[in-house]
Amino acid sequence: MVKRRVTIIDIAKELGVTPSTVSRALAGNTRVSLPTREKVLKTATGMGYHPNMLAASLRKGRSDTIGMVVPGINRHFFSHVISGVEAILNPAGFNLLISQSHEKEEHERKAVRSLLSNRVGAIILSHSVETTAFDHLLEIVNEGIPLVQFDRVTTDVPGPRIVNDNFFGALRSTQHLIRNGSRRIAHFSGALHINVYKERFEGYKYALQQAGIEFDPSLLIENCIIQDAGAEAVEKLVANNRIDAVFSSSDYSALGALKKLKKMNPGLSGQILISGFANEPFAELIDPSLTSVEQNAFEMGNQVAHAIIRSIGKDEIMDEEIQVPVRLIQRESSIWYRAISKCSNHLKKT
Amino acid sequence: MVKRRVTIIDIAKELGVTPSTVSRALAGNTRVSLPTREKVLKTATGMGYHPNMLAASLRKGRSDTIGMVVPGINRHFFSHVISGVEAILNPAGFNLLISQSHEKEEHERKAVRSLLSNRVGAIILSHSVETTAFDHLLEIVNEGIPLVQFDRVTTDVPGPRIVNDNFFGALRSTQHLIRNGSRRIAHFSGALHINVYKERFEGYKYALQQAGIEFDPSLLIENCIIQDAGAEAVEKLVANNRIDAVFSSSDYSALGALKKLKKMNPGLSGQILISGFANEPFAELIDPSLTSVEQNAFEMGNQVAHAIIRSIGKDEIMDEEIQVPVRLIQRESSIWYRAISKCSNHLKKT
DNA sequence: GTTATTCGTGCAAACGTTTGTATTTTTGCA
DNA sequence: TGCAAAAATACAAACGTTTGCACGAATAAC
Repeated sequence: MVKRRVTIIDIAKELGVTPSTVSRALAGNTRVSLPTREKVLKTATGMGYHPNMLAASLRKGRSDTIGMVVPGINRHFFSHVISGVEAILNPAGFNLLISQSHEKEEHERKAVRSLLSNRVGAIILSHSVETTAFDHLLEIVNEGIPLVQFDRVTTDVPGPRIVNDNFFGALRSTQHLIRNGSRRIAHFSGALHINVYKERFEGYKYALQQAGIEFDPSLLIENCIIQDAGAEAVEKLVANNRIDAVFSSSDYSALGALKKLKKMNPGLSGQILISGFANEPFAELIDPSLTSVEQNAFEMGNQVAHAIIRSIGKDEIMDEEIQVPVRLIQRESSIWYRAISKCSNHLKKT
Repeated sequence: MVKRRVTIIDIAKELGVTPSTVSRALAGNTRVSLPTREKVLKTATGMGYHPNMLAASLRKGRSDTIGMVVPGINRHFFSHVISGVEAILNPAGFNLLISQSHEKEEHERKAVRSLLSNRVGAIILSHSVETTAFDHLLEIVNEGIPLVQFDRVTTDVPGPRIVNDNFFGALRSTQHLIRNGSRRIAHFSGALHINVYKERFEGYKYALQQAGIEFDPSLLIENCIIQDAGAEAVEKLVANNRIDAVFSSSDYSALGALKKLKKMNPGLSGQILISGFANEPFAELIDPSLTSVEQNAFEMGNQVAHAIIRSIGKDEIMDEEIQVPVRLIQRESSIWYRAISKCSNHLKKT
């Protein structure tokens, strides 16, 4: 037996005033006198009143829930962006409605449709690797609701875009490898139609060019962002291309390469330098620890949230791109070391 | 300039029928003839109609969004439970509204209040470590909306509870350590008022008892589930208690212990066996790899979702507890090995 | 003391659906 | 052709708010 929930009308009856007064009182409107405001507030909590946001949003024509679509929340980067968004948006009175696209364009479209149906006040989105058409995003802006893109973004649809400084991260990372003596540096990339991987590739190429190293297309491995792909790629590259380093756009494929190298020839492993991207939690834990580019996911989330707040209620949409700085974290995988030196240390101590 | 969104009424006018007919047509109600149903559907998509779920939910008195409160989505376990829930609930036409408590009771309460205000159709919750009073959960069931608890649960409030078989996991893990020769096994636990840690502690004690080992209270370290706590604890234990193994309720404190041991005395490190709990992704990547108890988070999510579907629309609430099986994954950290043996291998190969 | 102004509250419509009931149209059958 | 039954659609109220406007009372200005 479901109990009828207490409404504004119940409170109004209880106090002998009208619903409108109660509504204004609860909203803190100064048009209703302080004494009645206090009375209303007291009886509201006393009766166990929970405002019905559905009704409020319907009436107001806008909702305080913000929709967010990400490829997957179980990724370190995305979950921290979400936390960063929440940290700003929750205190400001907004809720987050989170959907995952699981890297499928169809899921992404469904998620957007669902968010639109739920009349969210704005949408935050980082698109799936599959997504190449953006009509569903245009639909969002056409409906007049603010859209903020982050990380994986497209300039095909107007609005704020918050991105990492991928170019700079890749540049620094590659320069670091070069300084440590590498010349034949392979690059593991994602699909190059995605801005993120494109920009990292550009940074990589630029670093080579600056160092007077000619870019060798046979050292570019596309769609190499998961562990297995990295392992497979490094095996072939070592066999055929005499590489001495790998700059990967993904920590996962870097990890795969690292493990494969260790397995193939423990003695060799330290002589091929490796650096990844994203600074996943495991990067500092593995052996050797993985050099990577740290993205400030939480900060990015904050920026996204602020862009949302700026956009909401505004009529014109601002087509801006904000870059969040990244930082190279140097670890063992990119410094010239030999497994044997570690062992001799062990032997000395034991 | 915000465009007015197209409603059911617009479609009705366009076709010269009433809104009610359009509503029924869109719902696939057979009371409206097939020809009109098709016509409605076509013009609806043609006009770019998006149903207004707010209005629908308000009228129907129930909503198809399910609220979910978790301590943090950036934890492997929770993000995979979420995925498991989504995998069942999304195809069934539900959305997930996810909130994080960040392990704060106050956040948890706020989240629940917000979900109630948004008139979610049901609530899924795993409570924060801080939470010891459960009136906010009682409020949920008093409002007549289904509540499903998972992982960290309380029996103080009725309803389905989906939990891991913590007792069994702890039992197996401790038995494994004992079989490998350990007798003085420390236990890193969380706060024991939480069912999860309580049950694991019971499993640990039971394993000791079965093996005829007396439980030594000085080997129980409470509130030891983060990396630093594990490091600190193991240092003291090694100094004062002559332990030969650690069974930790958390992979993180196990990791801390492992790293500390390696640092303190590389030669010693292999002689103190360590096992963790949760099988975090890093467990298999670190050196030595970490023995742990794998929880089937995705499966748990599925169970949660099914419990939700069973509960929705039902009047009586079923006070059931479902246990999801766990599995011990044996890795290097719990087998007797010496760093030196690895080195000699290296030397042979290089 | 009259007229403006402010203040506090009430009235009623609106937001976009759903749904029980009433009404019209169609169909079947004698 | 007539009439009941069935089918298709229309009507209208309801969900719980918000908010522009109206209204009366109290206060201020002249």
